[in-house]
Amino acid sequence: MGRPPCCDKIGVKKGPWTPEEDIILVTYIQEHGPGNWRAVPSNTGLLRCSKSCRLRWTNYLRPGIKRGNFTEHEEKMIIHLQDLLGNRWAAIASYLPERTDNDIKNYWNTHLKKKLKKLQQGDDANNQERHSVSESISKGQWERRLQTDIHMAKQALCEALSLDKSNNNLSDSEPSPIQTSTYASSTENIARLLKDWMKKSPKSSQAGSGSTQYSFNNPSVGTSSSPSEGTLSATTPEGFDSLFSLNSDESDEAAANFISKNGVFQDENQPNLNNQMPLTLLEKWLFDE
DNA sequence: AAAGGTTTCAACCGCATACGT
DNA sequence: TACGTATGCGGTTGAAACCTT
Repeated sequence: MGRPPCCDKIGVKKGPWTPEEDIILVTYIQEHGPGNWRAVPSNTGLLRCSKSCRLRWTNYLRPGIKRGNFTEHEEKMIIHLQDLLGNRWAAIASYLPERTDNDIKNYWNTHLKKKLKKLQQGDDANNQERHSVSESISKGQWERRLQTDIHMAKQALCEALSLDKSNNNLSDSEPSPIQTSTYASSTENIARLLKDWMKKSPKSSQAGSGSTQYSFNNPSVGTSSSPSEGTLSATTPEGFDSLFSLNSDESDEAAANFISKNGVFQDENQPNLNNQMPLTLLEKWLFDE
């Protein structure tokens, strides 16, 4: 028996979300919290399927999301993590709590891919090396994936173990990603959202000027799908961080070296098996914490 | 100014996995 | 354990924005 569709195809609206729909969704989630997406369309009257609601929330409406203008640091992290994890965008996004997996995926496909390809073209001398790397990738794809999963399990363990510690440090002045990725910044987010709506759709701008007030400061209502969100400290290990702390002049060259060394474009879907060092650094980073 | 080409990114689709009964 | 359903994930699409000629 085939799996039924997540929603009735008939009567379900598709395409871009309107400001009114966004308001309805945000208001509903404010009251009920994210989750139970199946119930969202029926409870809100939105003519959208549950998937669409979840996606709209996680990729656009969720507070704590930073949009556009990837920093150099973020860019390097994505390049590095993509090499390490392959196209596991959700896993990569867990290291960048302010970014969504969709955003990272898009940025990779539209910007970084091209950028790295360009850099790689000037480095044909390492073709032979890349070929051998590629071979070992295909051979050990599942081993690498397993290794990644073990790493993520460790991360979850760290999270569990550091729960008490982090609770005790809640009043610390140093901000942690979990604080920025939960509802703390939502007022800002919604304001920005409404501002965008005013700009884009003057006709419907009155929708954003209603009496609804958003207050997503309840930290108990989390939406993160990532297992590690909130566990990463603002501090990075020296080795890992140093890769991302180059100035713009150095970065391209460093990236080119990185690519030629690791064969980023040989098979982008496969993580680099030979690249053991960065994984160790990540692990060190986590356990040092 | 207009046409055509290119780029960007929000949203969709289908599969995989988790979860509840 | 098996089955049905909900949710998560990655690949892909297509409309709008932007650029070039």
